[in-house]
Amino acid sequence: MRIVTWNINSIRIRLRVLKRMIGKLDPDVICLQELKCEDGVFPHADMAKLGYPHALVRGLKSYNGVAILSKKKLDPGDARHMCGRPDSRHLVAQLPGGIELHNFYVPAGGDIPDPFNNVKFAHKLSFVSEMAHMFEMCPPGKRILVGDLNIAPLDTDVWSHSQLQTVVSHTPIEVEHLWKVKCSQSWVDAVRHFVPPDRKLYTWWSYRNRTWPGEDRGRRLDHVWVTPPLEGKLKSAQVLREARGWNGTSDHVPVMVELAI
DNA sequence: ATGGTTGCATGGCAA
Repeated sequence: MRIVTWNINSIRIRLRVLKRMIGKLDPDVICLQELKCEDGVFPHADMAKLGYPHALVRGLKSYNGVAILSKKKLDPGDARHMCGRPDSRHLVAQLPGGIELHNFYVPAGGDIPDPFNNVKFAHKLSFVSEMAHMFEMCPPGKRILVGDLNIAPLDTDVWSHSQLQTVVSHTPIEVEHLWKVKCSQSWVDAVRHFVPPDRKLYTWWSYRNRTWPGEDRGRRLDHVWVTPPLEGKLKSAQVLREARGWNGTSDHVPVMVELAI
């Protein structure tokens, strides 16, 4: 089974690149973030035409929004309103074999990395704390966690560790919060399972600096984790870096993990 | 140097 996660930054204007990604990776399940559309206008017919007739969708007008698309039928799981907000940042699907798939869109957190002077940053830290608490409360099991976590935890997950220490997405407090989530179920980073941690790896390049691909000022914000019972099932991982160069694409690229399930 | 670009929705916000 191949699972892709992609912050698509509007579903309705990305149908062409979505099709192109499917042509490259042929995933069984696609987890999307930042749909930027209400459930009523989600393009179900287009998704079915692309080979994904089964969709769980949690949308919102203009902002956020998550979806899980599948070739085969999916059962919905227990999605949360994180931080008590119905803001469409979490979705759960039950996969065959008793596997629970979580799709998250963690708040970006604004520009100032100070929870006392920036409510968006406070919300981000609370959100990540709630993820940790939620998984601490669950018994161990077969789980997959994907999404735009908006945090680049390793030094090699950013183009300059020293310059990004004070930039939201790579600050020590965010990384510390994310490690608590990682410990909550002894999660395994499925992409770093295949790409050594001393090698630079990014999934996002800002629209604002037009340095792509020359200066390569990226960050690894998009992740796929699995719980220990699934570690032995990991077959491969791929960051579809070339997608950042496609016309009319997202500022994030798709991340794919293949499991023997 | 404190910019830069994009999407949604149509002014300004969020990323």
